[in-house]
Amino acid sequence: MSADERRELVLDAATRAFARGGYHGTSTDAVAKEAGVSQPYVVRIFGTKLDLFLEVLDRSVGRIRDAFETVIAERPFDPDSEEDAIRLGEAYNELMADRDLLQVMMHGFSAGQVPEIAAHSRACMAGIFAAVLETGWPEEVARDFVAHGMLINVMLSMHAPEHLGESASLDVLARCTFGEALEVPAPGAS
Amino acid sequence: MSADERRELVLDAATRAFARGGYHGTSTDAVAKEAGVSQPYVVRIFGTKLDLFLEVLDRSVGRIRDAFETVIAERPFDPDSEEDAIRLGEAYNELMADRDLLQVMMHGFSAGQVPEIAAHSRACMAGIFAAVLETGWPEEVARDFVAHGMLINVMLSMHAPEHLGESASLDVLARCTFGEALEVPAPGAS
DNA sequence: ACAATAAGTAATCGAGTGATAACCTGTCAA
DNA sequence: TTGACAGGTTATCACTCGATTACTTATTGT
Repeated sequence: MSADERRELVLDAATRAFARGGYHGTSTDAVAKEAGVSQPYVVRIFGTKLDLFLEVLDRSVGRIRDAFETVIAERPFDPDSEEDAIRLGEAYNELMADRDLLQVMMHGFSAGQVPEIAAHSRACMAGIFAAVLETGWPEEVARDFVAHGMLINVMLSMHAPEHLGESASLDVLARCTFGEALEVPAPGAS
Repeated sequence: MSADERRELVLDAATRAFARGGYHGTSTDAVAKEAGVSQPYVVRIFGTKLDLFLEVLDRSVGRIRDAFETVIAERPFDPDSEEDAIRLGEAYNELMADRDLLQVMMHGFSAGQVPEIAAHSRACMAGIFAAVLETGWPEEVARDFVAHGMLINVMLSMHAPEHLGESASLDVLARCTFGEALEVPAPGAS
């Protein structure tokens, strides 16, 4: 297999691994096992674990932003159209199907202890917010959209959809966070 | 010093340490150094690192919830009153002054990989949302309040307030996330 | 005086971690 | 053939981590 192919394959595996454990909670060996290669090879491809994580983070957030930009650029986005707003929200729901992207983003955003991760996180957040502003929405509406995304991320991280029925108030929050998307909670994955 | 006093002292130190690094990114030795005691003593007080983290998490989220409940119970909360809404928002702003509580909460919410942390996180989130529902607000309004809190958490984690001026769109997001509280960004702490 | 108990530390262990070095193996050009 | 290079692996190192054990010190009841 060519080095570039293998590289992409390892990046996909690393995305899955980091989505589960975050930066500190995931070893390079875990990534290697997920990719089916040896641990030193992972390190040699990317230099350091930090470099690998940053690449996974940028790639994941890039895809999320692309999903938004695609929806917004598809046809003229009407900031007053309820229908267009729903379309953008559904873009996020589709990303939930591959929740790894969202979880990697969230783990990046919470690993601000590492200065370089914090810097990339700021750039990623700036990019996403800029994309959302392209809707023409007022700042406060765009902010609420992003905030809702953050809530979805933490609710996924704590596995709320898989634990419905254990707490009345959390059920209420889950239902009005995920809406109809809750009915198909993507049972697989961790 | 009595064991109970020392225990509280270590819990405070652990809150600061975990707020910086999260569960996986913080060693028991880092907690011990922060508290000025030996590492084995930290372990012996709490049994395991996980037990310590769960106690720190529960305590931190408990204090956040208490802050909300105090505001809500202070006087009859009018769900239609803009003024009362501002009072509750300011309760969150005051918590930001001791941002450790918020950061611990966030790290707990993102460490869903560890089943016990995920379970405590769900209980914590359920408790906070239940407290916010006591305002009498519609579910959607309460949800947006919590979502806004999650956005504040990630913006703090990525040190957005300390890096104003580096990205136009992030500046906009920071200003409309923190509002006037941004002027005094609590320059100390990590 | 003297056990007994509480509060803590020093020493250490075994497992896991990121990274390095050395080695192996197939393919292809000369 | 041979040699060079790309694509990997095995072995290993230095270090960190959470946890255990054994020791020390000081107070207190008798």
